[in-house]
Amino acid sequence: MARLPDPLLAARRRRQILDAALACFRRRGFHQATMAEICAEANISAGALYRYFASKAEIIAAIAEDHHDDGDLAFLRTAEADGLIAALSQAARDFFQKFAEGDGALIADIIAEALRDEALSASLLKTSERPVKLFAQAIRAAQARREIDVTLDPKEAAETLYAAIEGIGLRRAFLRQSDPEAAVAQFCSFAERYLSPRHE
Amino acid sequence: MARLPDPLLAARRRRQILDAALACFRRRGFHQATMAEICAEANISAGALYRYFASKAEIIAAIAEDHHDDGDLAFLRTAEADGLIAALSQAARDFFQKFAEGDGALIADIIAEALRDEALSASLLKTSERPVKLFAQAIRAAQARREIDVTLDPKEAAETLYAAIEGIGLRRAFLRQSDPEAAVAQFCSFAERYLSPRHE
Amino acid sequence: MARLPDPLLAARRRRQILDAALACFRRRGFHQATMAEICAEANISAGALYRYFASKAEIIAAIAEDHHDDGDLAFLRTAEADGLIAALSQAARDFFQKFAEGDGALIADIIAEALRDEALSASLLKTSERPVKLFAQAIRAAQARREIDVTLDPKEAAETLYAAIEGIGLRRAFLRQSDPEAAVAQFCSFAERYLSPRHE
Amino acid sequence: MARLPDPLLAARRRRQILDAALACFRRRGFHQATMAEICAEANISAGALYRYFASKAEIIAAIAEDHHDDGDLAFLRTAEADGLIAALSQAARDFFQKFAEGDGALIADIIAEALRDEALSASLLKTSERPVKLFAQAIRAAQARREIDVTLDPKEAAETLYAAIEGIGLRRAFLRQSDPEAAVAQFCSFAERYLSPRHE
DNA sequence: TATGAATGAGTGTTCATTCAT
DNA sequence: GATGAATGAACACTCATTCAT
Repeated sequence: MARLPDPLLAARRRRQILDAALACFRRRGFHQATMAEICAEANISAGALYRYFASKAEIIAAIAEDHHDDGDLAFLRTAEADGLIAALSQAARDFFQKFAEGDGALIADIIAEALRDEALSASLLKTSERPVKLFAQAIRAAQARREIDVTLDPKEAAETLYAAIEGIGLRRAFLRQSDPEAAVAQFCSFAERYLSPRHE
Repeated sequence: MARLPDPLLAARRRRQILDAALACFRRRGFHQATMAEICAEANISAGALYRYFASKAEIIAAIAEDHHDDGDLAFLRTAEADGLIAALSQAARDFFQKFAEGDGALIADIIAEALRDEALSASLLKTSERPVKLFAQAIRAAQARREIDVTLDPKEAAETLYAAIEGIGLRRAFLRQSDPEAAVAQFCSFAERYLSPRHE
Repeated sequence: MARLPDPLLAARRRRQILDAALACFRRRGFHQATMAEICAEANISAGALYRYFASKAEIIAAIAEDHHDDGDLAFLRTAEADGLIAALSQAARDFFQKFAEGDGALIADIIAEALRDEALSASLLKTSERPVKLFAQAIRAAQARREIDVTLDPKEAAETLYAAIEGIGLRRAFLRQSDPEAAVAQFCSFAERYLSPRHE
Repeated sequence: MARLPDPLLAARRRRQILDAALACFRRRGFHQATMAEICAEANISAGALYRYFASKAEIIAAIAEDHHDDGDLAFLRTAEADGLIAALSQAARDFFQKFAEGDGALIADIIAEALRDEALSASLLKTSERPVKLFAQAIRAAQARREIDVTLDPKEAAETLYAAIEGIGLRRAFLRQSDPEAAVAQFCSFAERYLSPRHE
């Protein structure tokens, strides 16, 4: 009696492995974490792991790609209802939360990996485009509402805001200042000044 | 027959090794570069290398610590003569130059390493304090000159500016936008808005 | 609910597996081919395969044993009708055909395996005795007909002819000379001289 | 005080490793023998072995290439002094000796490997050309002396003789008839008939 | 009967570090 | 001081075989 393969099993196993890998990568870094560690963390054998991922590099890529923000619609709705600053500050909060949970080193690892691996970089660019585009869209809307400086280039401003969030997050992680609210406050203070309409 | 250790030779050898290590680490990352590669790049034997550094970790720490900006006095003088923005933009230019030369991944590596290694972190904090302190000092002076917004907290503003430089640098490296002048322009646009006195 | 084992199904499955294994072994060799490859080639699951063969070694043995020539009666009839040389040349042709189809490496594998595995060797000896015996029988008949040299020892001559076919086949495969007719011509030229009656 | 690297050490180590590998390959075959076995047999660590050979494939290739007969001049001299048959029989004896020492399976392995690996095949062809060329040269000389059939094509005859030696060797190894003198006798009986001048 | 996910010992290979010379 | 051969534990990955379903 042929048994139908459980199509969910594969997805479950991949998640189980990725969760374990995430934990290991966070603790030890992509290239210091071993497959044996990941297997142990996932309570799975090496053979089983390789049924779901062809190589360590594939797991690294999957982890890196998983790491995109997807506030999406919520972000745009908040921007409309409560203003751009409020929406940005929420997006920043979500991001800083990750740092507080120990993701700082992982994010640095992902950047390093992407900078050295053209293929990974290309695939990450696609997923990381999204939040910047959302920022730009919200900026344009806020400019239409005269909420912020209309002379700002929306795309560049979006890039700058995104870079600032990442920069502040990494810097505070480096300084072992892990309170996300303090980071949000710093970011808001910056964003307000940066975005506010110029005098006369 | 006992030979007195020549302190100059030692310093020369260490430099030779660190230069080689820097090249290797840039290319391949701390944990992917091998000691054999470093030895080959430095034209030195493994045995000789270990006379000057006790372990790979020690070389990594030395490289990380080496990586501090030391514009120092020049920065303050420029700030006084040409204004804070001009001085910041020069500091940013120096920094972005490094990214253009392929230091992006190395900087990400250093951050990742520091975030995972308390001891390294502590020692790096000391050397990285300097530029932020200089920024803060220059900010205070500019406030006294009424050149910038006097309501800004100098320390926080310095941190924000520093984080923004790093964030913009990493982000542009990630986007493979390697023109340092474009990065400087983005930073200046940001800094002007961020620092400029608020309307009434 | 107990199901009687269907002996025909079993035979069919064994054949299906052996055909797949043969293809894999030809391509990759006994010890480089994997059970997974064989399963894929046979469109069968690993579990099912192990129902019909207890181990990889058993499959190897079965493949090796399968590889016997069975021209049998046809050979003797041809020898009587058209002469020994013609019959031998046909036998050689059949054999060389296999080489042309890529069996050379497999035959070398079988020899290597048999030389290292006493048990396999013993069982192969039984099946490989047959063609040599047929050769010897045909030689004796040809001697009775004064078609060939009567002073030849039939058994030794049969062995020599068999060894020559194998030697020529392997050698030509090694030289990547895959035309079977050229091999047959070489063999016939040899057989004629070897077998022909000596000048007084 | 720089130590000059011993240029002989490398050669000695390579020999030591190849000797060990030969023993292991003979016993177990190219793909069943493990690097750990070879290391143990050579009394050397894995790291040391990989200083001298880049991979297992490289060792296999080296072993295969080592396996050429180099009777060379001796063969031609014997052919001139004692006749072609005597020279061939000595060449065959040398070859059969190897089989008696357990090289049969190794030779089969080499053939199988060469048949599957184009690159190895190409390099082996070069070294295996030599004995066949020597055979052909001696055959031409013997034809000039009217010692053997002048109508034989020297190149083809040389190929046939070489193939026959290999065929007889493998066949007798397979039959577990390891007496080299019996093999030589079989080969001589064959060679005499094959080469002798035809009646009118 | 058949499936295919799972096992885990084993594979070829690497590399930080040591030490006899 | 300097060399580079050597170590051997560790690494990423494989594969014959098993067994719950």
